[in-house]
Amino acid sequence: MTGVPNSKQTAANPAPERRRALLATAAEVFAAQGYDATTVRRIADEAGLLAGSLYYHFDSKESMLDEILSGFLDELWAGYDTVLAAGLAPRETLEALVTESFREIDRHRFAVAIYQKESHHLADRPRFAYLAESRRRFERAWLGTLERGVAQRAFRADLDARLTYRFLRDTVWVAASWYRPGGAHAPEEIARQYLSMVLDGIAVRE
Amino acid sequence: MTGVPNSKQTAANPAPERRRALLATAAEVFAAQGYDATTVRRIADEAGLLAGSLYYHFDSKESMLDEILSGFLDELWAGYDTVLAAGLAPRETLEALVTESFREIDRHRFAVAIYQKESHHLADRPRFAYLAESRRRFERAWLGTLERGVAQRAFRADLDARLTYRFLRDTVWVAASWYRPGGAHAPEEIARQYLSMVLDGIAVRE
Amino acid sequence: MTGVPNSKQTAANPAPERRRALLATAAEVFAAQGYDATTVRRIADEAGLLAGSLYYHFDSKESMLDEILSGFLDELWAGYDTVLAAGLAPRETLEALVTESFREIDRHRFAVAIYQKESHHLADRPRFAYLAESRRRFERAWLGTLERGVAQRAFRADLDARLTYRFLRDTVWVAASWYRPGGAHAPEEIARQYLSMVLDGIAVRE
Amino acid sequence: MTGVPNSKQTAANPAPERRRALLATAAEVFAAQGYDATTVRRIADEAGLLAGSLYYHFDSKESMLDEILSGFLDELWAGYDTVLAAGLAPRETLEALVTESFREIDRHRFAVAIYQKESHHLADRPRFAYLAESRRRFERAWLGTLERGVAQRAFRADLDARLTYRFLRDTVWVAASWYRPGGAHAPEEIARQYLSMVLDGIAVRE
DNA sequence: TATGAATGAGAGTTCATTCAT
DNA sequence: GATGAATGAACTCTCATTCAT
Repeated sequence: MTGVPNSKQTAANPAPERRRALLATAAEVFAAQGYDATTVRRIADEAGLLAGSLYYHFDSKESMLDEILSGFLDELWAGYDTVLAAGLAPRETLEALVTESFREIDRHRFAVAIYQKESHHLADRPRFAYLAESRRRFERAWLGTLERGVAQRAFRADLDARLTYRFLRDTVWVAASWYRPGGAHAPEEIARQYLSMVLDGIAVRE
Repeated sequence: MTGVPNSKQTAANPAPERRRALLATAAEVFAAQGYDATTVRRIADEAGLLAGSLYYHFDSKESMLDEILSGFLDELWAGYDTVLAAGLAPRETLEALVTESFREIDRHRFAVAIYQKESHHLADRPRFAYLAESRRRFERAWLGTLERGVAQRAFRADLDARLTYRFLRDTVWVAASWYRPGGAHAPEEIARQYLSMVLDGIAVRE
Repeated sequence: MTGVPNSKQTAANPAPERRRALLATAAEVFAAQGYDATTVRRIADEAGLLAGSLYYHFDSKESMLDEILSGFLDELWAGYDTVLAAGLAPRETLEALVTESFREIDRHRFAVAIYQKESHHLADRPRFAYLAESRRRFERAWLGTLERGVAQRAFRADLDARLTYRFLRDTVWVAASWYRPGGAHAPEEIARQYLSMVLDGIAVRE
Repeated sequence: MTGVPNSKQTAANPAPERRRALLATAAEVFAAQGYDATTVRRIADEAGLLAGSLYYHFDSKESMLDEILSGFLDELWAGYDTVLAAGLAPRETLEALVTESFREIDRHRFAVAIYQKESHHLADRPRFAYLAESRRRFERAWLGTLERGVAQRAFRADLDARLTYRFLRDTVWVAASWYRPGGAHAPEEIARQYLSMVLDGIAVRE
């Protein structure tokens, strides 16, 4: 897990449904306009209450962001950890990670979009230190898999591993910016096509 | 009187040096913190003058952003148009577009990063309508090349063309977020590796 | 529970009291210092809150001005229209218009003073187009009355009608700059003396 | 000394023509937009130089205003003093003051308009104390003339003298807001009609 | 739980003014 | 005499946040 002590509820949990709905609204607006450009009033409007009333549910605008991002990362790592613990071969591990990633994009589309845009400049702040930690774990998992694959002659050895890693990472996650759930392609189908392209290339083999 | 031309500045124009330097500073800060999260005072600090003084050179914070983005796109399209006018085969066109793209990333690293983060929600505003227009031209150029390639059996026919387009587009441009000029790889080398991966895949051929 | 109606406020509406009080304060300061020379902080100080808090009640400084001026003109025209619809003879119409005018000055002293000082250069802006329109209706009403009076031999024919109109108009309204409500003269008394002077002249008749 | 006329007086008057022209420009803009709403840049634009360059000619924006107003008042009082020293009867004095006033409006149209709009709130500042002093002298001259006229049975005794004074004063000076030099009426003609109206009334005598 | 009204810090921007060239 | 660039104070306005009701 991310190691984040996300015990936000000072008391019990007043009304988890409402919280979740409000967070979903906030995430959508954050994703569409950017965190800084989003006003708390805008979120409240969208949710049908007044700006001040949000503070009954959340400590601050930042804590909403925090909850959105850490909630997403917690689920992501639950999925990844299962994959990584399965002891698959490199190519199968990669396939499983990619598929799992597209599933997370399907379920946390807005959180992923926010993560893409904001995580870089948030990582400095102590509160969001877990973003940097997550990024490191992420790199270890993917880059490690790639390197094992090269060693086992599953992946090409003539490519710079870090470059490859970045290309993989970015293409997968950037998909959140255009992915529409319920659209033409299910996440598993997108994963399949993506893997086919990435593993075998788009050129016709001679 | 000697024949020396009366050059107040070293260059011809009044003083575009300063403008350019200020825009470069602004672009760097915008890229690092996001446009909305960047204060005009921060830019001024970084540039070594007072916030108000920026307004001697620029109409507004937004006009700085505008100039950064449109300057980048102008150069980008100059490069692209040359490529597209050359009448190359699909695969060569794709290679040239990719190489040109990495060259632009090399020269307009911050502008590209800003474009990635902000263009989506800026495109609504009339002032930035050219972003949407550019995006359409971009899609026509890349997607068209891909489709021609499929027709001429240079590219695989079993992949969804739009999906492929998005993967290509995003991987190329996201590189701006980690690219460091003067680093280990020159833009042409990155382009070469990228093309090798994308065209032939990362898996070892059996 | 008794049958007492649930009146949160003494009045019916949510709280237009505050708005009205704030506008009255703003009008007084605008009248004393001029619109441009008045800072929003000054108004807030005078009203006993912070500058930013005014924006909970009003969109902008300009919208306060707008509301002050249009509120005044609405009432003015309600009064004028009643007079004009009464079908009086020219002299009686003139007397009624003058009396009504001094009554409006009595009730909207600051708004009138602002109107005098600012309307001329405001009329250009689209938002204040109604000022120019009001000025035209005003001229039609007064000048028309004068001309009817000349035709019916109630008013002298040897005076330039437009010149006379301007003198009448200006003297009446400039009164707002020195008028103090609750002073020595009630509006009707001022109107009476004014009419006596304007109709019969200040010279002793031989 | 030689007869060379244009010695560069650093201390004395550097170039009185330019000063006068710049002041005329400033006065026109002040009159049109109001003193506070007028930027120094706007004046400079209108005069064809840069804002900073005005400070070679004038100490400050305020000193331009000062010079405009005091220049006007100096000439006004030169005229008034001549009239008052002539020892005319009350009615003739009033006629001469009115005629002189319209002449000043003809020559100092913009200064008069500025005076009308700004003198009230300027009078507080020490630098503009002469405005209040001028206002007092003005009242003494006009009100005194009226009172002498009442005593000598030239003017009606049944009118409140202060009220009459205010009406006279305001109508005369407000004319500056619509007066256009070179228009249909010369200042003397306006004065004649104004006096006819004010002395004999606009009603037809029975 | 939610509202209405306010706070207070800080944002982008304007502008009179200065001064080396 | 004029310019170009900068200053610094002040301005209008925004917004996250608070709190009595």
